[in-house]
Amino acid sequence: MSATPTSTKERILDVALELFVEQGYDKTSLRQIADRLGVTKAALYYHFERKEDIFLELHLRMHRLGSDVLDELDGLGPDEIVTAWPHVLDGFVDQVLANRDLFLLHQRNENAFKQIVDDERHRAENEDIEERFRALLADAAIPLEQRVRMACSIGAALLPLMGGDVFGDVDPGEIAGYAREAVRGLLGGQ
Amino acid sequence: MSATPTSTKERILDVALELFVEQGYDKTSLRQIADRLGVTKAALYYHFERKEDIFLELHLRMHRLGSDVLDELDGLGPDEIVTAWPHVLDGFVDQVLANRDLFLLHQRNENAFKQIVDDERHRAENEDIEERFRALLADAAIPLEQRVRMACSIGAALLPLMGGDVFGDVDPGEIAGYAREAVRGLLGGQ
DNA sequence: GTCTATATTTCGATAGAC
DNA sequence: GTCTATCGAAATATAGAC
Repeated sequence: MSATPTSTKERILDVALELFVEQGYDKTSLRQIADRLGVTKAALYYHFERKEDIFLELHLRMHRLGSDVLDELDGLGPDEIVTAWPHVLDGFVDQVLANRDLFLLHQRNENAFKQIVDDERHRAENEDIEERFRALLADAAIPLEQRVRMACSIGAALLPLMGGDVFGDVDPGEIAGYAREAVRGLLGGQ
Repeated sequence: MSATPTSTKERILDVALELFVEQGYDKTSLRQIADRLGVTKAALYYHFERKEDIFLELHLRMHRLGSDVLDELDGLGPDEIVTAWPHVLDGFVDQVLANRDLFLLHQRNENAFKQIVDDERHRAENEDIEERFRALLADAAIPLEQRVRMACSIGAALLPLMGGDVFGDVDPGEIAGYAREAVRGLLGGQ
C-alpha cells in the first residue's frame, strides 16, 4: 500500500469540506484552509481563482450524485414516476449514507449555495439539481397529494441520517434500515 | 385601526429576520439592516451590544416555540412518549405553519446557530432545545426503531412546508393537510 | 435615541521573487 | 507550485456631539 498521492487540489477540497461543514462557508477563511493544509494562503490561488470556486467544485460533486438519482426518472410519465419513487428513495438513502459529509455541507450552508446557484457561470452550463427537483414537485400532472408525499419522504429519509450521533453510538446502517422502513410506511399507506 | 406603534428594537428584529432569511446571517451587514430600516448603523448599537445579540434574540423566539412543544412530553415514560408523539407532531406542524420565517431562519443558518449555541452566555442560562431533542432521541428506554421513526416524522413534516412555492401556487394549509396524512402513515404503520 | 466620524480588524485577492 | 509582502475593501464596533 503506497501512500495515496492525492493531488494538492484534491487535498484543498478535502480540507475545505471539513472546515465548511464544521464552521460554515462564510466563517471559514482561506487562511484557515491553508494553515490546516500546511501551505500559505497564496498557494491556494494557484489552484483556484476565487474562494467561491472551491465551494463550487464541492457543489458539483453533489450535483453529480443528484443527477444520477434524477436520471432514473427521465422520460417517465406521471404515474410511472409515482410508482418508481420508492425505489428512487432507496437509492437516495444509499447515497446519503455513502456521502454524508457532502450532504452535511449542503444542509449547513443553504444560503451560501443559494447565492452560488443564482450566479452567472454556474447557471449557464448545467441546470441545478434543485431546479430539477423543483420541476418534479411542481408537475401538475402528478396529484398534489402524491407530490407532497414525495417531499415528505425526502425529509424523512434525510433527517435521521444527518444528526451525527443523535441516537447514541449506533451503526448508521442500522438507522438507515429503520428509516427505509419508515419511508415505506409513508409511501405505502395510500 | 391605529398604526401599530412597534418599538424600534422590535422593528430591528423584524428587518433582521427578513434579511437573515434572504441572504443569511453572515452575509447580512449591519449597514443593510440599518438602511432598510431608515437609520444608521450606529443606532443599532444603542439597542443591541453586538450583531450576534440580534441573532440570539431571534433564536430565543424559536426557543420558546420549541419549549412549548417539548413541555408536553415532560415527565412521560417511554411508552407514553411514543403514544403522545403523533399529537406532538400535529402541534409541530401548526407551529411551522404559523412561524415559517423563524423556521426558515434556522434551516438556512444552521452553522451560525451552532456557533451561538456553543457560546458562553447562552449555554449558561437555558439549555438549548436541540439539546432536549437530542436527549429525547438518545433515550435508550425507547426502542431505536421508534426513535428513528420520530426523527423521520420531524423531517417529513418539515421539508414540504419549507420549500417556498415548490408546489406551485398552493395554499400552505392544503400542503400541511397532506403532510399530516403522510406523517400519520409513517407513524401509524407499525 | 440617533447622528457623524473614525478606530480596528479581518478577509479576499494580487504582485513578484524563488 | 509555493513563498513573502502588501493592497484595498468591507465589516464590526466605539467615541462623542446633538
